[in-house]
Amino acid sequence: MPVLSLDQNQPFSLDLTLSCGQVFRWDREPDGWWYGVVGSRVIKVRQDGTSLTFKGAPPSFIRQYFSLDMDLDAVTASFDRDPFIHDAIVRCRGLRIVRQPAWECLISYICATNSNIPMIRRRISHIAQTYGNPLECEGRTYFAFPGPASLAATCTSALSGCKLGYRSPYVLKTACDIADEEGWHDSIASLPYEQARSALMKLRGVGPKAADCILLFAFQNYEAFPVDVWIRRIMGEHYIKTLGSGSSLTGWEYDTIRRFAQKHFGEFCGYAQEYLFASRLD
DNA sequence: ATCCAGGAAAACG
DNA sequence: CGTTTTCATGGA
Repeated sequence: MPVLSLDQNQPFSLDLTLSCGQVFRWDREPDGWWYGVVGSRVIKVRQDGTSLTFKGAPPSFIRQYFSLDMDLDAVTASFDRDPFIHDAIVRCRGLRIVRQPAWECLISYICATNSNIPMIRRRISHIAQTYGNPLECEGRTYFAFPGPASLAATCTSALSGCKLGYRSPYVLKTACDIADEEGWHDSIASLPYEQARSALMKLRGVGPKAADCILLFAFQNYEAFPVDVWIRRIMGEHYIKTLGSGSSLTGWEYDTIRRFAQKHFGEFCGYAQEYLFASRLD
């Protein structure tokens, strides 16, 4: 099996990267191997120190997907501006934001609203099993995430088996809109952050939070700073104490938090957000 | 039973 | 216009 040697001074933690909640289609076996579906590939990978053993994709794909080409120390140094984020950087060393397929990322975060990570994983898995092409790997069957046209061709009653709840019509409407417009990905990618954000929010089921997640995880827009209940709590406790610690999140609060973060953490504030989110349970 | 979870649409005033 | 209510689902 191919092995990729990691640069000693380029930190990478496969476990942190895949378990921090940014992706929903990876599973870790007790023996340390991770299995995941990315596009039409089943990828198997494990890390032993500075070596990454993998199969299912060429090395260039692995490097690209895990953002191994990025100078992570330079990135974290750029937002290492206070003791609290410093602690998160130290404890989550090696955490990288992966480059997700945009369409799947879009649907994933439409399915994420008012929910939790295990539920999101279940929903995405249901959609793939119902509509996606089967993929074989080591005697087990995985499923690719279906394209926009596949979902657009269904109806809400068929989607109901995927347990999306009130999100079913959102997924369906967005699938139809995207299926009609082939250049969707490139048009979003060509826009600056604020305009791309506005464009994404025109889609059904995509609000400020989902738009920021999609821009951060699928479009490498690192100035996006998604604010969920966890991030709101952390920011209220450690950065903007006037927020208090209520649980609701108004539009004004969302913008206040992300503006603060953009100013305080700088151009890679989205990366800072992921470090804060990854250390939310402590 | 009640509350909560990587929120957003619809209804309301 | 900004603010509140509702939404489906499962786990704690």
